[in-house]
Amino acid sequence: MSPPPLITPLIEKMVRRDVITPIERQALAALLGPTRRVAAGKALVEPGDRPHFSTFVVSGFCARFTLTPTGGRQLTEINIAGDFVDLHSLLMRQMDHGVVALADCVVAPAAHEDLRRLTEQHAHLTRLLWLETVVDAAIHRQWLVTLGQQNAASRLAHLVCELYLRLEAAAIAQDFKFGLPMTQVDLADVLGLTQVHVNRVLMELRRQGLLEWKAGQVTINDWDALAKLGQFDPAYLRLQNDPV
Amino acid sequence: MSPPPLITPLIEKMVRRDVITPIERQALAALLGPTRRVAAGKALVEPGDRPHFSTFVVSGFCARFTLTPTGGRQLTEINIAGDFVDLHSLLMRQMDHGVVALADCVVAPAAHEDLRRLTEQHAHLTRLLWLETVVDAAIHRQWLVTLGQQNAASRLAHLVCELYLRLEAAAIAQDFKFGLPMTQVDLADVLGLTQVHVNRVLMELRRQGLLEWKAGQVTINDWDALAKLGQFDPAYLRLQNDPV
DNA sequence: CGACGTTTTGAATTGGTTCAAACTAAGTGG
DNA sequence: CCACTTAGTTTGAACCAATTCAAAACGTCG
Repeated sequence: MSPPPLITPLIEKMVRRDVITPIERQALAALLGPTRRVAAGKALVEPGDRPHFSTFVVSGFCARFTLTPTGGRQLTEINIAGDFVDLHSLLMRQMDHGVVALADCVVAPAAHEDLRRLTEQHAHLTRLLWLETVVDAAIHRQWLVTLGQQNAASRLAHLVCELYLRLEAAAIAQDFKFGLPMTQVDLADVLGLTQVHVNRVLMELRRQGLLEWKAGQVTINDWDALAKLGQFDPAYLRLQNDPV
Repeated sequence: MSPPPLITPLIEKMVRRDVITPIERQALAALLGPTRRVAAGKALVEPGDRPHFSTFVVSGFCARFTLTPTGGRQLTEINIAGDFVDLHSLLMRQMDHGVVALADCVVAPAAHEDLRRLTEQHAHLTRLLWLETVVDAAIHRQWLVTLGQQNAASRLAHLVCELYLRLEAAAIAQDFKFGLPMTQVDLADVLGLTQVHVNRVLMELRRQGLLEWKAGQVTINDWDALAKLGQFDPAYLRLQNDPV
């Protein structure tokens, strides 16, 4: 028996949405090149790069980031195992953002040449890959809503709910517990807040018994209350079956 | 001579990025069904809808919106002539947001059935349509940066710069002037601010001589200063030629 | 002219920032 | 195995950008 291919977490995600044929599985598995380790804090992709491959996350946590001229940093999406962090670079050659490893990661490249050939030969698979980038956009829109309309506690609650559901869908989390290797500074850069304020809000959520968060381990103690506080509705994650 | 097809503004945009063959032009033009007028303030698409077609903007202004349980409204993208407002609904069937006409619009449907057939027969055109949704995501990311990292004046300046460049690319604006039929309430819902504060910031930009804005007509008096204030870098709009 | 949508102004309030420092945990090397 | 370093978290107090609520002014259209 050979070990499961590295692409497995992506196939798991796709299978929730549609039927994938053995030929399609094979075509996906054939995309990935040799894996590479990236240490926590290192950038996988720099803003402005013109990669000739897209990077797939085999394990670990990373985040898309944009640096501002004034020294700020905004994280625009958290990516986990099974995600492509820059699939869009197949079409938008120059990276409009960078990607940083939040924890040690294992990643694998998918050459644009091979991806382009896949779009010529596998229309259904192409639509499923397109869907991956469409879900990225839906996540961005949802974050816009939280940044534009919700206060600090609500934003933090929303983020925790999103991460849990995505990790659960990838079979990385269950029972309302998950490892989340992010510092409060990272969190602040996601939520558009200062690190100090993130700390205060996090303590308040702990005090209210909604969640625990220590040593990189999160436990959600009251999902309903957290989802309500965060005004969380998972529809945008598109985790239901609905063939494309 | 027949009049130019309704799809023309989209082709104009695509031609800036890549070569489009006559056959491809024909395939795109064949997508659009009969036009429909939508009055300012009316929704083209409601959140939660499961449309069997994607809506193309022939003329006018519209915006994607999300309503929050607390009565808030966040606009997540402004769409202009040549944009699909919900191309992603081909793949993510249930709308995660609504679309409202900011001014009177003319729109046309592209049946999902026809779009899906196009993905089976025209791989290159499929990549160009995919790119449209990828640019939407890039716009969302950029807005996340402005909401998360920039103050009110900077956000407003950024928005004006983005709209001008997109309108100019669509040949709807030139000479740093354009019609923008948005109220200060709409603006507040884009920028994640209150209407009152938008008013104060707008007056301050006027006072500084950066722009004029009256009766729905915007004139940018000092592009460089506005772009600097808004930390505006147009790379994310992907307006350069770069074949896919 | 009257009405309604929109913009403008004022004054009090607040959620989040800023800056500075103390505290805790986890290495690392002597 | 303990001193030292470094990264991350927690606390305090002053401050400020943006909100809130209320009302007045403007514009335009029937």
